[in-house]
Amino acid sequence: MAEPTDNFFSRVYAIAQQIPYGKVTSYGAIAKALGAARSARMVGWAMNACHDMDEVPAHRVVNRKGLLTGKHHFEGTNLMQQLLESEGVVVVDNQIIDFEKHFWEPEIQF
DNA sequence: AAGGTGACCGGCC
DNA sequence: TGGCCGGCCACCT
Repeated sequence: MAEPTDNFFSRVYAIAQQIPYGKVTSYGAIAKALGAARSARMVGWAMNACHDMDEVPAHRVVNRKGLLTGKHHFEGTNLMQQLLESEGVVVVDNQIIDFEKHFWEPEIQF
């Protein structure tokens, strides 16, 4: 499952890899960039498999509220927060401060 | 082949 | 902001 499948996953990874340093985005934004704003859950599902992929900054992907929902899927309990803070993103109680400020909208690409 | 699952989103209170 | 509910769609068993 660690092979570059040409399904939805690769698309999500492609967007995730485009997230600039110190920036974050939401699942819905990625889904929207893929032309499927209603499939936000699929983005999360793809991230679930991102463990098999490399260069996929899933820690820069949070839900619309700026909450680190996927934190539990990372190693340890605060790895995701550590990575974000390391990039200059302030995270408190699994929540990003000034989420809108660090928010980055992926380019629309089909 | 059919059903269950999920790191979500949007609307409403 | 927070909680509840319905919808949505690809992946897995």
